[in-house]
Amino acid sequence: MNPFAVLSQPNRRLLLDSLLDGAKPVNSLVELVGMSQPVVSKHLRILRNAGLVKVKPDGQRRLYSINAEPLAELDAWLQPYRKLWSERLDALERHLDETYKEAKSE
Amino acid sequence: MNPFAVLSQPNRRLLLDSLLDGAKPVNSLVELVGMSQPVVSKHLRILRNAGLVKVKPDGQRRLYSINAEPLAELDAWLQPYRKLWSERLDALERHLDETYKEAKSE
DNA sequence: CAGATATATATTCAGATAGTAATATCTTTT
DNA sequence: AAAAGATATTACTATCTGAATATATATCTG
Repeated sequence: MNPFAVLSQPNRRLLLDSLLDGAKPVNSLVELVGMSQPVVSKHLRILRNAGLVKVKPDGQRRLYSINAEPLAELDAWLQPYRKLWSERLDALERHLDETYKEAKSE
Repeated sequence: MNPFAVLSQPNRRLLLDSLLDGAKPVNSLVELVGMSQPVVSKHLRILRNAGLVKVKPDGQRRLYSINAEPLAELDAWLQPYRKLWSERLDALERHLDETYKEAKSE
């Protein structure tokens, strides 16, 4: 499952977001996101298969944490598109710049 | 349909990628990506609904081009995660730095 | 206007996905 | 070893998605 497909599920993004401030066991995540435990476990399984999270057993609990690497793939795909909106920003800047000069010379 | 869901379909990413070098009519896209015309039209429809492409009628043809704005949403979501891998890069840098210093002092 | 070309929509079908409920597994505690 | 707690898995159902084929709509050309 590609990173896009995995992250197309809002609940999975929510889970990943919930891990941004550090590793957490499943029951914490269940509380935080308000989904049933099996659902959380199932989504975590999918996130894990995609390499987006990693697990560390801690007694009878499992600590889940983010593994950011696959996000780099997503970031890379985005790269050529970024140019498009930075060009637009540049154009906007130039436009504002022109406008400013015009206003000034009046 | 959120941008992630739209882009989770590889063929749609392919279509969007095909537009990176400029606007194209549907039949060009059909040739380029090797899907049937109805399939291409359908995907384009989905991309359009998500605001990822825009259309300009040109005689009997329709010129499709990229509209990058929704990608900014995706980019924004990615933002807090970027820190994770830049931190790792920083750590790597520091490590290499240390190694270098050690090597130098021998 | 007829025929050709370009694109869009409708229908159908197969496969995938999310959620629920029930159950299994593993670990700790008593 | 039994009970309790934490997590994973399975079976089932409802819903959704994508591809393919057929058909419709629109535009151009002669």
